[in-house]
Amino acid sequence: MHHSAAECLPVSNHATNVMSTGGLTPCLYKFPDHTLSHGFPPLHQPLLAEDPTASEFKQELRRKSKLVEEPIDMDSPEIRELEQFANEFKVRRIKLGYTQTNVGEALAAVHGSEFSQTTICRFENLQLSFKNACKLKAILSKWLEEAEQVGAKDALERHFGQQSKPSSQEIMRMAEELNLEKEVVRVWFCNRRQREKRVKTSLNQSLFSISKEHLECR
DNA sequence: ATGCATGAGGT
DNA sequence: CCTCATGCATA
Repeated sequence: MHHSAAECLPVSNHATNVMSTGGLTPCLYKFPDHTLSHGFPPLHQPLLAEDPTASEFKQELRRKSKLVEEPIDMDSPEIRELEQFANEFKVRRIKLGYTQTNVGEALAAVHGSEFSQTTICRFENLQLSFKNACKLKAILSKWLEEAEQVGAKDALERHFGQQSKPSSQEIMRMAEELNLEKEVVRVWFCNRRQREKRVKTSLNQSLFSISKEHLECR
């Protein structure tokens, strides 16, 4: 007897009641509808005016949800973290210039297979089951990290083209924009300048051409 | 962004 | 038959 008979509701085959993801609910999480979510205390049905049967079973649910302790609560730290990640993810993705579709396709690189725009969208809007979202989160955070690093490298290279010796203010600005430590950016420029010097001043260049000659002349 | 469809698993 | 993850098509 691990679970009640709270599922399999005879009335209301439309899921219009629970949550229509319309945007009315600030921090809502999509449950698999039954088994997990019944009456949300701070939540009330947006639509659905009539139907006495419906309101009746809603009360039933409320009673039952008190008896059956739900495995997940809306305010659990896990959920909150997930919400936060989803939001962060979205803003960073946009900053990187990726559409949901782009991300889905790019995912093949860090993951094995791609995902559809639909799934990315649902993830960002927390319209997936908790379990599903956690799985996606792992994949997405990995991708995000990688994409940001690649993007950052590009951006730094571009900046370097214009200004090889940025002021600490400029460095700070870049660091912020690229979600990197200021120190990391500073050091990157140091190394980059050094590399630049190397290829110019070169000692290596001569060695390189010599070895090239060797290759050609033999 | 979302309704509907489908295949994979679970009982 | 049911749930779940996911995609397609379309608004």
